[in-house]
Amino acid sequence: MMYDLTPIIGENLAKLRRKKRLSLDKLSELSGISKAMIGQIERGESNPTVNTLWKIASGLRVSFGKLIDANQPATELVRLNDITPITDTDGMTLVPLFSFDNDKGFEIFSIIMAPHSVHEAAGHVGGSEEYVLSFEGDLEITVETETYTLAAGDAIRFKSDQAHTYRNNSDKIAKFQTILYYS
Amino acid sequence: MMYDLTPIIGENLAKLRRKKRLSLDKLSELSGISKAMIGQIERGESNPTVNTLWKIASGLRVSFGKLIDANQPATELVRLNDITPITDTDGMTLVPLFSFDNDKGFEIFSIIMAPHSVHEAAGHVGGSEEYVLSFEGDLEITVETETYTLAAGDAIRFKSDQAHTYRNNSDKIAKFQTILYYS
DNA sequence: CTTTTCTGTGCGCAATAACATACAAAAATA
DNA sequence: TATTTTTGTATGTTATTGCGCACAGAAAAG
Repeated sequence: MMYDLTPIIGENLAKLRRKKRLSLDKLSELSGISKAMIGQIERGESNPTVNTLWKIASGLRVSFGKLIDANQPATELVRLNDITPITDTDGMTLVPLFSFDNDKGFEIFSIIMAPHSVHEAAGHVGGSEEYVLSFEGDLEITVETETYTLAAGDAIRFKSDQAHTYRNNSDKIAKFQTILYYS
Repeated sequence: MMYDLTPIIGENLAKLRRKKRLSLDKLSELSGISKAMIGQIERGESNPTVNTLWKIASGLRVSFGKLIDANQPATELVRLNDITPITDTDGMTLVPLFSFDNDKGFEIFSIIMAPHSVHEAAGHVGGSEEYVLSFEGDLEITVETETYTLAAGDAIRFKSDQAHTYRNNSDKIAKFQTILYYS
C-alpha cells in the first residue's frame, strides 16, 4: 500500500532511453516534455502526472506499462515477524501476507480469531470473491442466510460482495487463510 | 500524439467507483487520496500524478491499466482529408494514418516520394522493424550496404535501427505504406 | 416537519510538477 | 592544444496538483 513508484519509473525510463540510444535532448524533442523534467523523473526526483508520462512513453515508442512495471523479483519471502498485524476490536487479527497487487488483482491474508469471537463483514466491493482455507481450530462462516462449518483442512469459496460472518465458537483460537480476488 | 488522458481516466474512475458502490468518502479512506481530488479527477479537472492514480487504483482494487485504458471503438475510419501530412525538404511526404499506439506498439504511415528524390534515415530507435509495402511507382531501398528495388505490389521488411535510404529514381511519384514496429 | 447523516462540489493554501534558461563536464572536431 | 558540440545537471519562475475545510442538496432517521 505504502508504495512509491517514482524510483521504479526512473530506473525503467533511464534504462529504456539508453537502450534506444537517445539523449535527454532527443527524447525531449520526441515527447514534447522538457529534458529537465525527463532528467528529474529518471533520478526519481519527480512524481510525474499521467499525461506527462504518457507523452514520454509515446515519444519513446513504448507502452505506458513498461514505465511503471515493477519487474518484481521472481521470489519473495515474507517473514511473519516483519509484518505488523491488524487486530480488530472483535478479536480478529489480520496478517496481510501479500497485499493487493495491481496486476494480479488479489491479496492474501492470514487470519487468527480469538475463542468465541465473531466478525461481521458488510460485504466487500462489487464482484469480489473470497477463498477461505481453514487450518487450525473450527470456523463457522455464514454467507447471507446459509451457514457452513469448516474443520481444519476444509476450504470454501463465496462471492464476498454479499454480507458474511466469521464465527469461532470453540475455546481455542482458529487460524485460516483468505485470498481476496477482485474482478 | 496530442492526446489528453484526463477525460478517459475520469470516466473510467467514475464508472468503476459506482460499479463498486463506493462513495467519494469511502474511496478516499481506502486510497488515502482526498475526496476532493478524486472528484476533480472524475470530472476530468485534474491531471493526477502517477503515485496518486496508483493509490486510487490500489484502493479500488483495480489494475492501474483499467484506469488509463482508452477502451477505443471497434472501428476507426481515417479520412485522408482529415490528416495533415508532413512534407520533408527532400521531397518525402508523410501521411500518419495510425500514429503510435501505446498498447499496440506500432504505427502506420502512407508515404509519397517526389520524382528523383532521396530520403536518408539515420536509423530509428533500437529494436524497431520496418515493413514497406510499395503500391505505386518504383522504389529503391538501401539498408546498410544492400540495395533492393521494389515494383508496385512488392514488399520488404528490415530492422530499421540501421541506416537506410529511400530513393525514387523515376519521373513519376512513388507511393507506399510503412508499418513501424517497436519491440 | 426537523434533524441528522451522506452525497458531491467550491474555495484558499501549500507543495511541487513542468518549463525555459543557463551552466559544467565530457566527447568530438579541428 | 584549442574549439565546438553534446551530454546531463542546477536554478528560478510559473502553473497546477493535492490538501483541509466549508458548503449545499439529497437521503435517511427521528
